[in-house]
Amino acid sequence: MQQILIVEDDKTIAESIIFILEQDSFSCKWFDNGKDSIEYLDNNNVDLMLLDIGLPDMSGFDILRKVRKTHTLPIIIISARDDESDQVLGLEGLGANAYVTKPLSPRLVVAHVRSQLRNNRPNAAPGDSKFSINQAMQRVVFNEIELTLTPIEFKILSHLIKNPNRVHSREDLMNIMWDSPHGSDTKTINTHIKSIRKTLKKIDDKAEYIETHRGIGYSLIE
Amino acid sequence: MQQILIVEDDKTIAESIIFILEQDSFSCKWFDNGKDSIEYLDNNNVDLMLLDIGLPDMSGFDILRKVRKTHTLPIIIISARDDESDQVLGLEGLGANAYVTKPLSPRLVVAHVRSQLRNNRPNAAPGDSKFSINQAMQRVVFNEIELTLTPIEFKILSHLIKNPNRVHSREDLMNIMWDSPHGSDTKTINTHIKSIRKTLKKIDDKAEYIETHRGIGYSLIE
DNA sequence: AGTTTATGTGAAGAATTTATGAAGATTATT
DNA sequence: AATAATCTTCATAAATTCTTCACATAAACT
Repeated sequence: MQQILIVEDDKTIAESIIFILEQDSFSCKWFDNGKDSIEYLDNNNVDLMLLDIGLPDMSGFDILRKVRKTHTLPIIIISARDDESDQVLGLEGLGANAYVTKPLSPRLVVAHVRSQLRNNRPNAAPGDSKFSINQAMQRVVFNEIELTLTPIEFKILSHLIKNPNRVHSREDLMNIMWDSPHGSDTKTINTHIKSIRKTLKKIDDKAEYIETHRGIGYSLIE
Repeated sequence: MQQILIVEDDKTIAESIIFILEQDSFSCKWFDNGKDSIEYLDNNNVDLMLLDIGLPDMSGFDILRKVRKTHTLPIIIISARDDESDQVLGLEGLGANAYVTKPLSPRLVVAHVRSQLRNNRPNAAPGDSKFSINQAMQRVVFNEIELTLTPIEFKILSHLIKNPNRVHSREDLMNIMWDSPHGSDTKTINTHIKSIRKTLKKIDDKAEYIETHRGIGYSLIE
């Protein structure tokens, strides 16, 4: 699931954005100040940031500047002022990717989020990936060949395919495997990954698609 | 030079956009109808399209839909209607990357064009730093190259990148290495630093990025 | 210069994490 | 209920990573 970081001091606005985004099955994290936001960003996998430029402790532009030193994630500016110079400065000078102005239209926010997250994956064209997912049939197609996977293997692999080029912790993968909490060893993942690798290897012997990140988790490379 | 394709039936508007973009050293091509635009797009290298949705021969949305079948270039919608549903439909449903509404602000158009063309290169290091952190992959990017680091090396180097140009004592770095207290020699740091330096040297032989402060600790120079 | 102290360097082995194969437990199917 | 398929656990092997050590080198001090 993709994670959105929301930096907004107005609780009502934040909650309405979160409500909409979570309906759209994004996972949200909210902070009302810059300091905590940056700290969170530095230590977690965040896919996109929604940033209000009018915050109490730190100007949104300062946050933007600081974040852009070490992060490349898409940033959408939320601006109360309908002032063109702000928009231009934010977009052009500091590396914001889009902006929306208050009063916020929830649907528009979601549209921008989707748009940015799509842009961020150059593999938007469905043809160039070696993997595709037949959700209805619960099948993964790899190099034109339908894989025979167990239900859990399908859940893991399809999730990796939908979110390639990023590390998934064993905990995250466990949550995907089961709908309800299930207290079993995270080492179980290792066995499932091994089994998926074996299946892939039967079709493409040379390539390694699932990468191990020691101490962290696994990722699928496109 | 990057090529912008402008699809706009109002000659005055088109010319003003072209004037601004060419000042910004973009190369522009203008058509006032959908048919010619698509034909041009199919046979030339275009980096970005500015598309008016209110055209005489073909709805801008039809063009968008048609272009998206075979092209992945960024598309910015120009809309006269300040109608939210148009915006959402364009962005979300059909794969537009941004939109601007009339009356057009030339500077804003340029800002959007720049922003989109920058987004299209997701691996470019932000700002002027040679380092950036790919949080999603838990990797440090140095001069556009992803480094292969062990977990502890990643923790140390990313901390140095987030706090450059200042000395970090060995004690501080130790605390970053382990979550829980861990009683081992501070000299361990030396070995990790050496290993990080070796990795960096493989990519950039001449430069010394991590500086030793005798009796105090280490710092990363930007 | 010579001494002292801190850091660099390479290598060894200790510790940790993951891979692997198989057996046991669980769930679904016939 | 029996069978088959799937999931989890376990034991062990393999690989990687971390720490320590011994010695070389460099800096600071007298």
